[in-house]
Amino acid sequence: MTREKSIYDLQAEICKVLASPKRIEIISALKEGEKTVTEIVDILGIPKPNVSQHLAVMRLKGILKSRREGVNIIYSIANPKVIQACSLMREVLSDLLTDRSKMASLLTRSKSL
Amino acid sequence: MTREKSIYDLQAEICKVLASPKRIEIISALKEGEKTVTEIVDILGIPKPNVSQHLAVMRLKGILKSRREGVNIIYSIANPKVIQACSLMREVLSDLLTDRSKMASLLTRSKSL
DNA sequence: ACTTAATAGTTGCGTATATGCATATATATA
DNA sequence: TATATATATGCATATACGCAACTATTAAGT
Repeated sequence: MTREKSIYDLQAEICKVLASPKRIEIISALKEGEKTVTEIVDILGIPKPNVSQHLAVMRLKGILKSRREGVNIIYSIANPKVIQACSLMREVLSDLLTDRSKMASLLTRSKSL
Repeated sequence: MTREKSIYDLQAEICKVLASPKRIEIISALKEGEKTVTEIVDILGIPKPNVSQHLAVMRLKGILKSRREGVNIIYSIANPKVIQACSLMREVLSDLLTDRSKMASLLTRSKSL
């Protein structure tokens, strides 16, 4: 009775991983190159366990990979296409914001110079 | 006290819209061209209110747009970049699946022919 | 070599919040 | 009135977060 997962389900799971501000920020940080957990913690400025949880989610889904180096565990992006996907999302967002500000300026055009 | 939304928050909101199997299926259907709600209902095979809710979410976020034509309301994709983003996600997924099957065949290589 | 301590990271748990769906009801056009 | 679509409500599930406890690696002291 275990319902088989469709392509749509699987694709949604990937998207779900990227549907978190913190995780996007992590990916954005790792774009520059691999980093230790502590470095990521310092960048995000949130509690370590929270970062660790997000990293675990992304590692389990295959978005990130990790290796140990002495005391540290170093995370990096497993598949560069994820970065592309994120950039595209950002473009979509930026298009939306421009459209929205266009609309906003139509609605309040006197105020917005 | 209303916390200002960061770029990451906004981007996550876009991703969240795409983080649903049903919504991905809707986008996939609309890739071919605009469709009425009933047509989409027939394609997905789920209750009409459910479809309507998903459509509303995507319209409010600016992913879809709609217009009325007589009795029908016709939905279409507002920004083609969303389609690209979805394709990229699909590629990421397909890469993940290949890697995973590679790993799987290493682990169970005797059984898997 | 054995113990202790310190640092890095993970895991478990309780809770608050959000999301998806089903059912029922409402609105709009013809 | 009939058809197309939207909204409201309630519930079940999932998720993020904070906090506490745990594990693992390295270094220091004896």
